[in-house]
Amino acid sequence: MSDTPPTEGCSIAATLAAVGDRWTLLILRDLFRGVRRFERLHRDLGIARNLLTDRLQKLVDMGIVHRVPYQDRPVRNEYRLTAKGVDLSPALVALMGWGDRWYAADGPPTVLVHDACGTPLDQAVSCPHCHEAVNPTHIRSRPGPGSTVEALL
Amino acid sequence: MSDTPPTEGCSIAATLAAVGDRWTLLILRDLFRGVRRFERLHRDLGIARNLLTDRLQKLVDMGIVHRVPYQDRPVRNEYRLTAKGVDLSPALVALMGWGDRWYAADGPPTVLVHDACGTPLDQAVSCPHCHEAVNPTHIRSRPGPGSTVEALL
DNA sequence: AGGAGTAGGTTTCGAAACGCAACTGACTGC
DNA sequence: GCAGTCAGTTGCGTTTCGAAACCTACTCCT
Repeated sequence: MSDTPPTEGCSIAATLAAVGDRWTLLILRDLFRGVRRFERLHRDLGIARNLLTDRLQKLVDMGIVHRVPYQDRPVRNEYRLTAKGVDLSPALVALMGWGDRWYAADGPPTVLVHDACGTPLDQAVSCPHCHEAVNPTHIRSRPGPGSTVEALL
Repeated sequence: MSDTPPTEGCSIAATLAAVGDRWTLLILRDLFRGVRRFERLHRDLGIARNLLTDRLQKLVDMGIVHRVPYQDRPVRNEYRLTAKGVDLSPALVALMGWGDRWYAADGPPTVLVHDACGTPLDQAVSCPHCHEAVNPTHIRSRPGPGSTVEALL
């Protein structure tokens, strides 16, 4: 219904308001992996059917996913990521990376590779001016063009 | 108490089991911003006090945050990120980036910059072999060393 | 034609999680 | 001694979740 309002000038809050519940990001993960149908999602995630219905509907409403019929009689849809959904890829990559580093004692359960050459991929925050990777302690934040006076108090 | 078990061979699921509820990532965002004390977190987030107590305790138990006393009589602690907590930085950066791109009509409310030069930062997935940025459609995944036979079925 | 199987939901209801407000305890400062 | 701050804890009503049953609408098999 509603397009989840940007929560008080914080994009992290806005993102979490949209996809930050217990199931939504797992559903999106499955959509990235090619699991696109209701029954498969239900079985694969172990999510309750009513919640899956609800979450998929909300994802459609937010424009993160769209329904694509793959047969008529009866109409059956699959759920595919829109551009907005695909754009969550870096976030899922980052969450996966953290789980890999802190919970995968035997090495990562899945590795992301470049389709062109098969090389495992890196994710990094970098400075376009200094042409170098920037680690978290060298990141500062400052108000951007969308900040409001209230948010600075 | 428990260190949130790696959920059935998926690092995204493991990460979300640890920090994937409505408040935890917002608490961590505030810790990154330097909001470290109970009362400030409560006010800033609007989270119920009992939930804040509970989430902070769980973060401490998981080793993502540690309690540092800043005064005795009475003992008052602040909550600081551990290395494991700081390592969530890329995930928060990615979530923020998505919110910026899809919900910040007037431009991003906050911009992350390099402390050394003030330049706004980029985040990218890249291929160390091809020395180029890789977009989501060119990412493949394959079983890693920590995968189990069951997970492949 | 009758029955099993598949796919995608909807409904129901008890259990768990949440949100609010009041309360406690240990202090400080006036 | 009275107000104020900080960090929780307790109690209780509301919301959300989870599991299982149920409902359509078809296809396939015999």
